[in-house]
Amino acid sequence: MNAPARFPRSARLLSAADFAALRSGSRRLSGRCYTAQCKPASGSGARLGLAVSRRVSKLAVERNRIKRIARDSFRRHRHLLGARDILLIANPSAAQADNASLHAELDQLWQRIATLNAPGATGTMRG
RNA sequence: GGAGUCGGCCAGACAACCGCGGCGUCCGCAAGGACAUCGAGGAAAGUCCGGGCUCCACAGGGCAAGGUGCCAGGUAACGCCUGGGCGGCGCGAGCCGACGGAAAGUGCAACAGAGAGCAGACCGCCGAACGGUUCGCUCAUCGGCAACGGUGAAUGGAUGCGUGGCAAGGGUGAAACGGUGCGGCAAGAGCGCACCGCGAGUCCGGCAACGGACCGGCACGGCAAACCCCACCUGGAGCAAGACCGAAUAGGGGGACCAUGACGUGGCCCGCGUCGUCCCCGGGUUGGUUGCUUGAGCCGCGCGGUGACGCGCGGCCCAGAGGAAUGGUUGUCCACGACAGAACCCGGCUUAUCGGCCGACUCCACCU
Repeated sequence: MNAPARFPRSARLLSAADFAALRSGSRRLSGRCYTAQCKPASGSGARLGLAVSRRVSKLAVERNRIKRIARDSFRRHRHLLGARDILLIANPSAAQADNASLHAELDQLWQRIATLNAPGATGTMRG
């Protein structure tokens, strides 16, 4: 019935408020091309937001590519991630990496997020 | 076949699986789902011009400021395009050019150089003129027996030393007061002549830019991407324009001024419109819908025009997001894939770009 690898609108961070909420009290995981900020959320299933600034690449084509790879990888691994909001920030080195490298790094990143404490447990908030 | 010029076009292909956005139909109380279909570019880019659209007054007068700049067309408009003229480059097809006015006025030209604007003489050239120096001849006179010497006058030659003549040549410069040649002259010079150049003259051709012939005389240097003059153009802000709905509320408290006032109004003045206005304190807001894609639209045919383009008929619908879709992976093939991603919409310009296709034309070589 409901395909596991979809990427519907409900799986995205849509408002400025969503992004602001991740600014504080979130767990940060760094990779070479992407940095993830994530935080347990009340919804059903993970939600993704992307931040790819002009600092990463001056070319719009490159920024689009970085976001497309990230979205495609996210939808394939979304079933692993539980109810979380995740903000994925691209680093300048992402512009030099080819698609296969980006996919490989994201595969590892999702695994790391999935093995974090389950939402609602000890938690990552400090106060 | 080789080299080249101009114009037009394409921008890896196919398949499978998994996705995303719009519109339509259907299912579902809803969330959502199914099916069908469409889904980046020639530059989507730079934001350099021009317009549409929206609001300010359906944008008016003057000044200021800015833009354009051979002529005539095309166009909604343009700084674009087409045709023509002139100049330059190329054997040629063709290519390139901010290309109006320097007799309206003001100004500028560093360095070098003799001299830089109604200029100038450093080297140089000139013995025609005046003076000097020097050599010769003649005459006069003085001295001497004489050879000869002194002085003076006239005359012939030499000399650029002074007064002076010249601007051809050298040299400086981005530029030196038309160029080349012949004549001419003391040497020279538009001083004279021929050709070229030049001209605010006359006639002819052309809508015009301009061209041709005749005539004239050598005067009027260059720079207007210096100010400027002339002609034409330009109101401002931009889709975060603007409109609607919802939420939040309240038209809270205090003070000042009733006008030659404030705001609209972001160059200034006028004009026009609106209104009680301004200051302080306190409180509160950033969601949704629309604008948003049918348009100076694209394709085909016909007609008019050298052409840009215009007119007529027929057909087509060709992204519309909004934390921002238009993709990912794998496989096969080949010429192994460049620059690069719509954000209100068009017309241009400019810049980036692997490679390929088509058409017209030019030059060279070869064959018949």
